[in-house]
Amino acid sequence: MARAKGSGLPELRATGGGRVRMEDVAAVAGVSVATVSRAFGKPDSVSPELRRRVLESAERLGFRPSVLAGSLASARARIVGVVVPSLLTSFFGMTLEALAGRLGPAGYQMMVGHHEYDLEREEALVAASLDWSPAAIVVTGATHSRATLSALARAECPVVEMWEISERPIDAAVGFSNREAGRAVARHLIAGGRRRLAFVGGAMARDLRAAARGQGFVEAALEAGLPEPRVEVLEERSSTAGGIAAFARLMDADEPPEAIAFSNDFLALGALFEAQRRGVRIPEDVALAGYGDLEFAANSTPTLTTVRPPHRAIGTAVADHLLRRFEDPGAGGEIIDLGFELVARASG
Amino acid sequence: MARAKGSGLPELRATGGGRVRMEDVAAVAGVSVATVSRAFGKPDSVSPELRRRVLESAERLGFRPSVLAGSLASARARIVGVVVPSLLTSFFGMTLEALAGRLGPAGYQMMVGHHEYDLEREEALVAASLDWSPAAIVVTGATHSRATLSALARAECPVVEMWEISERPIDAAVGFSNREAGRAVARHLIAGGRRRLAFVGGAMARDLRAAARGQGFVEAALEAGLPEPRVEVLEERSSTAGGIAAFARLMDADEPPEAIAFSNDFLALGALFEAQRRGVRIPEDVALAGYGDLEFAANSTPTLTTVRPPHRAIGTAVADHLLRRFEDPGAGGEIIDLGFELVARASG
DNA sequence: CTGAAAGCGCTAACAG
DNA sequence: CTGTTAGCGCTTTCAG
Repeated sequence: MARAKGSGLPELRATGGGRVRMEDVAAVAGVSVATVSRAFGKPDSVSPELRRRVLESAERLGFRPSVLAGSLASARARIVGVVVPSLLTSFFGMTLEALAGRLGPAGYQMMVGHHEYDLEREEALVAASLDWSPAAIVVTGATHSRATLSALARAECPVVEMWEISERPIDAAVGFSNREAGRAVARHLIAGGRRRLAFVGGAMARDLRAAARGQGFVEAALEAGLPEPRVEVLEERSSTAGGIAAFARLMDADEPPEAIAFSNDFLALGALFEAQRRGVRIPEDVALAGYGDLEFAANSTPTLTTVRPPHRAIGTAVADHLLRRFEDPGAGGEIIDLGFELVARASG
Repeated sequence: MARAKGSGLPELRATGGGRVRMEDVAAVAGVSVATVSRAFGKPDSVSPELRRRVLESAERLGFRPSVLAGSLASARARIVGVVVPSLLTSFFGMTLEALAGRLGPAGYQMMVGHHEYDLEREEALVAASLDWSPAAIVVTGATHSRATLSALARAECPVVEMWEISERPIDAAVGFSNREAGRAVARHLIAGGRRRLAFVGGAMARDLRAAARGQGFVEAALEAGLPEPRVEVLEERSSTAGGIAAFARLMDADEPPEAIAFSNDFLALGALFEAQRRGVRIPEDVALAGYGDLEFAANSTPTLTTVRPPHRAIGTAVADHLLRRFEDPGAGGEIIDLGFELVARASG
């Protein structure tokens, strides 16, 4: 039987030596490597006494399990691949923080990639993630390239699509309906008595969720019997500069709109800046609504009406869903609609 | 010698089967696994003919090397651990995007962690990163806990500290002097004729770089023979709400300042909002300066004087530095001061 | 330039 | 509950 050799005192590995392996811990604790492995992996399957000895020896030796070796042997890494469109947008930042906040303590690391709304880049990121045999993979949105779709379908791990809910997700989906969010904004503006509406969308050709909000907005206006809203599409996704330009174009038209909805709070902020410069009164002359409920929306002059997406909730829900499935591999995907909130403030 | 068995046509692995391994590729290409490994790892060490055959066979079989196995065998994973204070701040978002933009194409994945300016959490994140035998590790700032420091010092990979340059970095440092940035803002305001200065710092107890800017600001004022600037410390790091509160406190004092510098553009934006509500004229009544040069700073009413840190440049410089060291393991750390830029605009 | 063989450090049956 | 024994899929000497 394996045991510490030599004197009664199991020797401490010289600090200068190579890495401390399970074998070393096993020797010091007087058990087999299998027991050490179990003591770390499934503590309940080891007697309290041995567990104590193992943990103590490990501590003494400063043992850190090699996650690489463990992952290879078990064919599963404690990594969650997360693919988002951007790392600049605080929306995804919130989601990532919430995700990491739950995944980290559970021993999972995030491997993050961003693709700037480019489906080909998403494809490459998904492939790169999959190469690590991740415990799960999380992607943003419900629209993907064929190759991404098939890679994801073949993946031997949970796959969750977030920030949008589709009727038939690849596996699981956590988000809300962007289309409904667009409709809600239109209805709110209409309820405020506005009839000539406009929608300013940032990069809607690539940001399909922004496009869905725009679509919902227009739909709701038409259903209410209003003239079709003018839609301004910008190159940038979210910038005050874009908001300024769009606002200027809209207000300089023959028939300026009575209300403008933006696909992002920063766009709306730009409009606020420009309105101030032009002496256009908000909301008297024109109502403004944003999207995101970024922190400044509650404090701007005037305060900004907007839609609050469940950014953090998405992260925690995704994490909880995954953690549940890691526990119970039998569990399958689900669709979790977290909804959104229309926050009515002074601007409209 | 290993060769495809059976008919002349090397068989294609059934799509339903298990994962395609190097062994399979080797068999189809009629070479040894060592050759396949080399064909992927160091193409130049394999004859063009064999390389072609290997790559073709790999392609045919849809072979994707197991990064887990490769990492274990070579004791180095193509992962770069990146530890930032926050994923919400667009500063670090820019840096991360720039980093990933160069590291990704080179085959390295980012393992990201955030600690909210908590040194203990940073410690845990660094340890977790190190467990993966990363190719490099990147941390934010120059101040770390003792344990973090020793773990980093022991790490068998390049370590770079970013966003601040210290005289004696652990290994390499890429950033700029936050203290100098603070001094530059003070000098600018003083040059504009302001004498009663104030500094509003967000969470300076934790955000040591913001604290360094505040320190530089006060120093420069004193050196110029001005009265010591009042320093307002906020709980939050960056929020318009915090800016509003601080601005209100400062302006309601017996002797309101003639110029206020904020440790963040959002703080300054809040002040802008509040000034508008109060009818305080910027910069006539009081000059305002921010930090960050966020997109809105160039478009606000009035436009915002601020400091532009080299956010993207930090990411690309870190990536380039690392890539160089991966190529040449002999290369050592260096200190790269990217500087910053004072952007003078209408607010001050 | 290429092949054979020995691991990397751990997990997972399988016995006992 | 614990130990033995095979690998996980690749990289890397070491020969040739």
